[in-house]
Amino acid sequence: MEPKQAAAALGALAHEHRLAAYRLLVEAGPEGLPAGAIAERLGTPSSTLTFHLQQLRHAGLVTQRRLSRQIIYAMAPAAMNALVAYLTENCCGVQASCTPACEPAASAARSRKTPAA
Amino acid sequence: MEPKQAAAALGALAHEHRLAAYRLLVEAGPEGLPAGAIAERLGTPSSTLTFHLQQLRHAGLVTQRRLSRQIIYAMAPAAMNALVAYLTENCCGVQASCTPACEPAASAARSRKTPAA
DNA sequence: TCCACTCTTCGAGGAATATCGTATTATCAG
DNA sequence: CTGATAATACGATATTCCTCGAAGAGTGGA
Repeated sequence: MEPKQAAAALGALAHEHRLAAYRLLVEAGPEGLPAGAIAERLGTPSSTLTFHLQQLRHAGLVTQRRLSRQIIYAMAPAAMNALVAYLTENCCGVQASCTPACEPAASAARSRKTPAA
Repeated sequence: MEPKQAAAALGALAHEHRLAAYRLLVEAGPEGLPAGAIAERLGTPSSTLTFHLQQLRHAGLVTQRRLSRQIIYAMAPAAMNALVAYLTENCCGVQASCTPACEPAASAARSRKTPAA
């Protein structure tokens, strides 16, 4: 992953609404969610939400597909994968303790909120 | 880590200059680098660089300390740790293949970009 | 065909970011 | 104290981003 691409992905996530939207899509899994459902849950006008979803899509973090009248958005695991890998490889010092973040993947699986950390 | 905080950290890194600066600090390790050295390597005017370093500092990603006339910036591993953990726990689907990013930590260690010594 | 529904595109405003020259503060050497 | 060095603070400007209402495009049912 190129730094430019990484910066774009980081920028796409660097907004509360977009981060929240992305998290909803993570929860939803591969099935994704229609744009309307996301807008409703976030409480934003649909045109505003579209703007944010496009940002995410442009960064390759989500995919979209049409299902009848709805447009379903879903996370693109590969992109997040690449981003986390980039941060782990390039932004964590060699001697820095950045690996522990990978262990609690199991606990993370159960609670979406994980206040444990 | 709160979503708000995560968004702030992501935003701080979501800029080519800042990402580059941060990577220099990662390379530099705990010793850090004086602001001037970073500015020179990035080719940005010092006032511009100060602006970016403040963004990083405000997000808690770097620390600063004075050494005689220079001000030394250094990465704050804990913050990056928390960010990667947040992404791993909240932004990687349960069934999504996000763990692989953690496994090849070994390969990452010897990748082209780590002048570990 | 006509209408209801879902979402995107467009356009405009206001807010926030980024850049950089200049001025100022802090430190050290002589 | 004075001058030189290193960095930050300030101010102005340009650019980009965010928001949202209104209008448009695609889909399916009657």
